[in-house]
Amino acid sequence: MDEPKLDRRRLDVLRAIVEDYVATQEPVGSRALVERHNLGVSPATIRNDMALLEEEGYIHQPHTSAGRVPTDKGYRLFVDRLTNVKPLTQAERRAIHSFLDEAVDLDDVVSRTVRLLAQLTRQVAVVQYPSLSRSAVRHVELVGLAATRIMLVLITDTGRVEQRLVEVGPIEESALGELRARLNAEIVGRRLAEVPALLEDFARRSPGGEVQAAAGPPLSAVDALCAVLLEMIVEQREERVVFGGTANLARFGHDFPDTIHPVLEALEEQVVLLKLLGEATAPSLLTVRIGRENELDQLTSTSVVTSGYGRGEDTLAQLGVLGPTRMDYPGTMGAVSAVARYVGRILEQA
Amino acid sequence: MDEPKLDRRRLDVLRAIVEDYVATQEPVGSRALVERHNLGVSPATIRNDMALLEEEGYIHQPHTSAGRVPTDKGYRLFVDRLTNVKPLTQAERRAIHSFLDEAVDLDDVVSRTVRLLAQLTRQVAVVQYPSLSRSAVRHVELVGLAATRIMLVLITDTGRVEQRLVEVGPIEESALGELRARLNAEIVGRRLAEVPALLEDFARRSPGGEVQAAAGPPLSAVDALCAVLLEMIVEQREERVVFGGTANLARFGHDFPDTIHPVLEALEEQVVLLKLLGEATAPSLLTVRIGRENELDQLTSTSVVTSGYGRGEDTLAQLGVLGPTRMDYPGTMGAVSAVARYVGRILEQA
DNA sequence: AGCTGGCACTCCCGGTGAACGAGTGCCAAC
DNA sequence: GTTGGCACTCGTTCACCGGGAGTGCCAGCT
Repeated sequence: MDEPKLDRRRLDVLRAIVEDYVATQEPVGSRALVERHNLGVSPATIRNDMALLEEEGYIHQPHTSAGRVPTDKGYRLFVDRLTNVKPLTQAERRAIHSFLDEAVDLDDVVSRTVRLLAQLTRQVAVVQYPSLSRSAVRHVELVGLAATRIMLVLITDTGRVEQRLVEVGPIEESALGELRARLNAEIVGRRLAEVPALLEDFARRSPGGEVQAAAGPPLSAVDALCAVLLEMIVEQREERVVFGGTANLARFGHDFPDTIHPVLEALEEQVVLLKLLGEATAPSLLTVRIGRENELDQLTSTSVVTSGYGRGEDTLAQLGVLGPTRMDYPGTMGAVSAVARYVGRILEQA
Repeated sequence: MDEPKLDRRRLDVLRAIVEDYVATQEPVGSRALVERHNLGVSPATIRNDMALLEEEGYIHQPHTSAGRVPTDKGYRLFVDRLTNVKPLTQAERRAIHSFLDEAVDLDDVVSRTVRLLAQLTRQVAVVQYPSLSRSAVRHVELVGLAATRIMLVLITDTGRVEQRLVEVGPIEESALGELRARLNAEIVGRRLAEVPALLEDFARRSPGGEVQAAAGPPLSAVDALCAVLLEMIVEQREERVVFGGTANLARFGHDFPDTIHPVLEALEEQVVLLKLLGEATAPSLLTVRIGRENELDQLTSTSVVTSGYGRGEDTLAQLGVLGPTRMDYPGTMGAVSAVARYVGRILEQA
């Protein structure tokens, strides 16, 4: 597995190349390398090492008389073995806390997180709403708006609130109250994923058995409400993802082969965003996908750093950032990780 | 007011220049003009007209031996007097209906509208949420989540739902019910703007006068709830705006002087977006702001087409699109106007 | 008075070629 | 294994130049 040909110094050279290239955005040559890092050897020696690194596919020469640029494989090795997550500065840490502490509801937490990540990493931020199906029911509310019109509100313990209008036959206020109580007794505290099973034959299990109680709501209404409730849960399983900080893509247009157009296009597709964030991982477990490791053609010149976030061991969703492959990996990873952790903590309090 | 120097033909020339320039994105010369439009005169004649139009500031020559390009003032005249809103095709009309009819709640309406506008106009779409302060209270719900924890949910007749957690002293379920009923009796159906006045001394007007009724909620709790309710209304007055379709900005990067960076940056500022949409105008009254007519420096090479939308005569908010000044004004105006009208109709049903 | 063809002029654009310089690979020597 | 030297490659920059598009102006025509 290990490349025995890559001894200590060659790895140092690779690291130096990545660092310099990320900093300057220009192919780095042997002379510049020995000047900026004290490698203790001459440029000629470095050239030999470079030739080897190129042979192994870690770096690449845009044209004959140019310096070297890391390949995706080179970045991969750098991320895996040559660097560590960079801890945030005290100031950054404070910024995260003060910025997120002001959030008033879930929408606000998410939108603040997007802005925060974008600003911290100077890249495009992507944040997924806490998964509905993995959270639990905190309360269901039935509000009679008109004689035949009910608003059904579902509140989860992650602070998410979903509502739908339901048209039913005429229903008494008292019957509505009873139904509300019964419904809540049944499903409050349960995972959303469990709810469909619990409501299986909820309507027929109405109190009073076979005989419809006088004050009870009509069966048809109960059925209609349950149906809509289930629909909300199922439909919302298609997770919502928001992004921001696209201006950062345009800062240096030359980071991208032709234009940023395909990248922007990709970002505007919910499906793509979801794929981008990937499978849920344990909270604060960082995932890095570099260049062609991303499946989408439009994103082969970008890298994505993501992390799960959640309460304790529970992963509720993913968040992360997207940028050019030549990104500051240690710094980005530090920021993503710190933000993910803090968002998780915020959700615990809610 | 009228420019007497601009006779019929000169206006035709200006219109032709705008149309050709928008279509080709290249300065248009006198020869090309007579070829593509049957103006019935020779290029030399057109050149004289062009010289005059330039003198009056409607067109401009990038350099000595180039064709002409419309100025902001030229576009302005074009929009005001030389063209009409282009009606949509049957297919586009159908697309609007089928796309928006599927929306399940307000969030969905807004996000679908953004995508729809972006796709229809091939530009950046900007949509403001229906203004809270201009809508009316449909219902206020108090949900006891724990002994001392209440969720306050505000539902407006535009379908907007806002919620907040409130910590209060211990409170009986029955007291909560009574308070809920009293609160709703007081403010349901009223404009949000009126609510602060109505709640002025709501707590002290508790039933039973001076003497606190046994079952009534503690004064402190009522006060706390009212305070949060007011806060929601005030805070939410800062309207929410969402945008999409930024990929359209990058389609032809050359539409913008340097890069699209400043434009993207501007779009990510809520404050800027709000300014962009401008003051509320009557529903389906189109506003066009061209180039430097926009106050922001970053947006001087863009144009914005907006329209109010709402129920009947009531304007609830604004929506519109942003693109390069060289945009297809008639088509864009048609699309914005049609979408605004249909979104208004959807909200009426909700 | 307005329109037209002709013509000289301006200036962008694309291609060519030379000088330059950064960076390399290789080799002989240490 | 490392080093200095050296020839070589190739992209970049700049000056130069011809072609061409488009103009402004003018004299003549209707």
